[in-house]
Amino acid sequence: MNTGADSTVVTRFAPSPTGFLHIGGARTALFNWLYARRHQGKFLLRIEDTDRARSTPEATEAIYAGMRWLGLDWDGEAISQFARADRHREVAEAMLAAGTAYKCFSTQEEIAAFREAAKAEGRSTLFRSPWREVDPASHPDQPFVVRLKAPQDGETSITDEVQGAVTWKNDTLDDLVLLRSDSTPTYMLAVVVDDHDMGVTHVIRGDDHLTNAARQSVIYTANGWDIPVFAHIPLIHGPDGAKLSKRHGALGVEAYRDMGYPAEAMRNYLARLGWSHGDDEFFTTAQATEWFGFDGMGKAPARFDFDKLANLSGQHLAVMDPDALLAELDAFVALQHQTLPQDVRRDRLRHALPSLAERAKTLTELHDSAYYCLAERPLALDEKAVKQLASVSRGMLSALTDQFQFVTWQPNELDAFLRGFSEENGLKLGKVMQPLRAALTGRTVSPSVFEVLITLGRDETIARTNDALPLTAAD
RNA sequence: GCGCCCUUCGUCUAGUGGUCUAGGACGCCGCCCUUUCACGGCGGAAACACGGGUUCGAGUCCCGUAGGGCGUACCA
Repeated sequence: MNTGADSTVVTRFAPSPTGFLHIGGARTALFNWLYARRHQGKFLLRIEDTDRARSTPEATEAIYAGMRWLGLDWDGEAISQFARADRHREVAEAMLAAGTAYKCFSTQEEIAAFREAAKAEGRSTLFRSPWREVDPASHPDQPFVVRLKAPQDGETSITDEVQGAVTWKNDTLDDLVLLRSDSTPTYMLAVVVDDHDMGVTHVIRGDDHLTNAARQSVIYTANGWDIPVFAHIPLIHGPDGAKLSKRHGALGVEAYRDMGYPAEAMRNYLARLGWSHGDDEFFTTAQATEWFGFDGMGKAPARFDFDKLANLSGQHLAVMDPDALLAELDAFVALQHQTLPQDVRRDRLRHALPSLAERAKTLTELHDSAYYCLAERPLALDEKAVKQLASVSRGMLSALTDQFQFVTWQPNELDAFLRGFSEENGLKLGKVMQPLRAALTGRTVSPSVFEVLITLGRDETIARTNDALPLTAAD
């Protein structure tokens, strides 16, 4: 176990900018980030934009935005893979010169025919180029592709921090293409060169890349480079167990932001998906940073569960510092192009926030429940609140309103007063409290009525109960 | 087809041969608290995919089967 700083750790997140930052990508980024921060290393960001047809600047921006929202700060500038194409070609040339790669003149039609024949005969469909051992002197003047000259005998194995030692027979791996016929580098070449050049020490990515790791390790070896530590983490599946699709969880992280899940809760939930630290369920990012390691990583894919996310979100809201929470709420309403009022209503909100936060699961719920703090008179009452008021007599509410003039505006005094008032009127406490709640908050659900009373103050309380008078049953 | 990976309550997971009549969390059900909802407290139903080994002893090790996933591209 490392004690002090371990500046040798370098991780990276390398998304392709072909859409938003989806939840699986976000989790991969989080693990890379946690590992780097854990070891006081570097966390780099590389945009894999070599697929020009599918890559868009908007998607790149969406990835930046998603990462920023999640608080996953990367070190240095994000690197464009496409911009490094010359370097990739340079490495391919060097491999050609070193004999670890070769020019293949087979056309795509020939390759397709080869595969079909292989399939028909029940042989392996891995393409075996006839150009592998051809002397360059007898190369034709035709378009070609540069292929890796991968070993055909023996085996290739990688040691993966999550998956353990995994071995492939070399005859199950093919001579992958390094440079396309238009001389653009393929993903396989580009990742290896970039990871090497960027000094990446730990490649943490989805386990859909496990086979790629074997093929890529051959490229590292061919160039005499050190193979990084691999950690292939299981993917996230949708609630139905199937691969994440647009139907369920494959939303962009901004969708979760818009639903009102705080980033801290999102990090907690995402980290807990496929990774564990004993029985700890609820933890801060600081704790996750302290604890994160591959030993706690599971190997099976995990399903996305909104209920659990919501629960964690509620827990985080409940313990958040009120001022931080208020800032969080400011940012949240800004997403809807709104702003929180800056007058007395903000003070009311600030006052009510702790008890509001205790019962909200998301910022959406929190904002909604703060209606009575933020609204201006007259309140828009919801259906249930209207019903509540209709069930009591106007005389009762009127008398209550009158007596509010003389009560000392303190929780204990108000409590005693309201209990006494109920008794005097031969009413059950709830029969007084609920209509009062409805008049003051416009809802049938809110924090303690006594607290609402304090939050609102005497004048506002009286004004609101007066507003509600017409809704009560006429005597 | 071939290769690789995976498999504990509905879900997320703890578990590294004996302390497992399998623990926690979410969700669900019941009770309590209570002016509402929530929070909280207490209790409950709920799992080692299957079959063979190895061992005095297996959720834990090995083999197989089934199911799922990924790869097998001049996509990333």
